[in-house]
Amino acid sequence: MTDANVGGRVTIYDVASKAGVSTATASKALNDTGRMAAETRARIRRVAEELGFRPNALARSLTSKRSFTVGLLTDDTYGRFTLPVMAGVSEGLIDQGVSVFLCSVGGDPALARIHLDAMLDKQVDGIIATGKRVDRPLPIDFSAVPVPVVYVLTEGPAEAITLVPDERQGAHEAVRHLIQRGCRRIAHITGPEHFLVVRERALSYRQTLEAADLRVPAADVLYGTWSEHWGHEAVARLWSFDERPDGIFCGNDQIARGVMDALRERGAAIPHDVAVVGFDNWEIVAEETRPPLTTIDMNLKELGRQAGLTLVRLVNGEEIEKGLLQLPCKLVVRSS
Amino acid sequence: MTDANVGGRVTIYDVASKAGVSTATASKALNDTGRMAAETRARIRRVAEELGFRPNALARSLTSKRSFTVGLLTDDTYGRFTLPVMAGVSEGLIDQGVSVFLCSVGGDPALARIHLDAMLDKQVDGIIATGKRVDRPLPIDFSAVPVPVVYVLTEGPAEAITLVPDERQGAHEAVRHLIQRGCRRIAHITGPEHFLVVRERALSYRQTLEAADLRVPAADVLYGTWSEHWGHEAVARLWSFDERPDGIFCGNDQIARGVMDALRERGAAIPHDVAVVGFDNWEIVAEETRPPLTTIDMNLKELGRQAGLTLVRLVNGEEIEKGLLQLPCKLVVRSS
DNA sequence: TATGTTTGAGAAACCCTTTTCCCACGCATA
DNA sequence: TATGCGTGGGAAAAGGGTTTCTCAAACATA
Repeated sequence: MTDANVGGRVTIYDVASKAGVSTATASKALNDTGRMAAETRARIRRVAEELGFRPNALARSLTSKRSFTVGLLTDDTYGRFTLPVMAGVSEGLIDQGVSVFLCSVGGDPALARIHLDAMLDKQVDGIIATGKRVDRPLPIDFSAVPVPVVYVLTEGPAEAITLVPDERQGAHEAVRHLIQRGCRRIAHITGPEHFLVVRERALSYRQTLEAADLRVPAADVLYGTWSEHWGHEAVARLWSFDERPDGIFCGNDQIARGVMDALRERGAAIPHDVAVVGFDNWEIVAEETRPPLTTIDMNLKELGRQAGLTLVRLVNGEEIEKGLLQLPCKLVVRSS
Repeated sequence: MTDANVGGRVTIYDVASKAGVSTATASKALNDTGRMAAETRARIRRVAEELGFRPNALARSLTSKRSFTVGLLTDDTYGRFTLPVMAGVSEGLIDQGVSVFLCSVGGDPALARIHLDAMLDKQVDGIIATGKRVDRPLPIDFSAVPVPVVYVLTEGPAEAITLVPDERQGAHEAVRHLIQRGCRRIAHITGPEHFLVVRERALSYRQTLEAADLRVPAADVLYGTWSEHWGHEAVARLWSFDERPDGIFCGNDQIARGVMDALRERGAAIPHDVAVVGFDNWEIVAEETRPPLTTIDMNLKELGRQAGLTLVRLVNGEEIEKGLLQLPCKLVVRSS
């Protein structure tokens, strides 16, 4: 028993020496490469097992040029969007042994630079840039980054790979659901018009109504803020007209929450008198409304998973079509 | 110009050869160690700058036995608590060059094991274990982990270092605020009694009332669920008694939200007739209530920062007192 | 002039693993 | 017996740094 290594963790030297072979052979045995007697391979493996040997990923990365690590940068300090994306990335990559560095940089370019450099120094294999708006870039330029970058839910350069939810399809599902429930006068209360997603959803809303030969109501689209308060106010505005809607498609769940509270205060039964569909499937909001809110889920976790898988394919040198990839949203039917 | 290294990134060999010195000297120049002529040091630095040299952290870690990386494991899939903690950790450590691996393991022991092993293989310097309940451990045992572990907002072994918010102090602040506003009949509507934090907050609620010579109301503490719905229902129950409260301390912001909606429906003015204080300072809820909610902030970000700093001190071999460390909560006064 | 003392810088080992040769051996063939 | 070949396994280099130790040159002292 010549165990030179007393203090630290068990290395491949320990395995090799205990098995009476060289480190080269040990390495080959454990990685199932090279040629050797089946018995030798088995013996080395047994010894490694006994010793609880786990290869040092750092040393391994040094030669393999792959760290099995990716970085996730986000400017979404609140985490509403980032967390599901992160979970998806992590879940999609863990069985390839890939771990994820997460950092939130707010809107601070200097901080973003520092985090990015720290990750690159640690030889991340790739970067996922994610945010909260598809029409705003992160406060940092990735063009000189020496590893692949995938953009998720944020604006990337045209020649990059960017993954976003299919807003139009999502909005279409929402409105179609209302139509199928029998709604004939469907309003749309949404966020600020300068958000791209607002314009996309509004466009799809109109197109869907027209395709169903439904009149776009007089009030048309009500633009406001992403708040409950605005939902409230918008209902007040709609109720000031003669013709009231029997269905409301809301730009997000918070607005929907405000809308529903306002409807209840006015004595409108949901969904009997007015049906409501939200957007986001933010469960903490959607499940607490009375009644629980029917809404659109953007499948953020799936978006993250796809981003992760796409990134490793890029890392592996696969050729992947550049451009915008839109993943479908899903209607989640509750009781509203 | 003998630039052997064409393909990859610029290494210390490139710097050394361009500066006409050995790598040993280059390393010493860049790390401000060793002895050499000031002029030589300056020249090497200049060359490194010109070449855009950035040391490979992996190679460096291999010798230094420090990866400047920590792992953050959480079972809080929703991220309500984890995200602020994560942000704090990251913020507290970035200027030491430390990056953070994040992974969410839900309640799955096998998954937790896989993530933990992946991190250990990558030679993380330490682990932060975090969760959503201080009275539930993560689904994995850290006792055999060869690096320091700090527990945050989760149950760790008695001999470990655990950071949690000071629930009693937080509850005390909340109740004292109500008393100072002039409330004399203060109720407490909270979550399930089997949560430790519920019992702690309830205890502190009673103690604070007694210390102020206020009668604990007949209804005493109302235990329920962490939902708006329960807040609603609890108000209904309180209003069935003769003596109604003029102040309500809620176990979390969602309950407070339900309470406030119920109060408004009953025509009680907030805070004139009944003042309300929540717990969590979950801004997305607290800022949207009407009126905006006065609540207790658990300083989760600071908790994370402290956890990160504590962890690196442990990594540096500092001796730190074991046990439970309770960080103060802060009253956030809004209009309720 | 002979002997000590700094000083600046480099050679080489080391961290841990992978990978590319290369070699010795045993066996079959001529 | 000499040659050829497949086979099992090892030596050594590589990957990119850090660190210890050594050494030559320059300078100061006796």
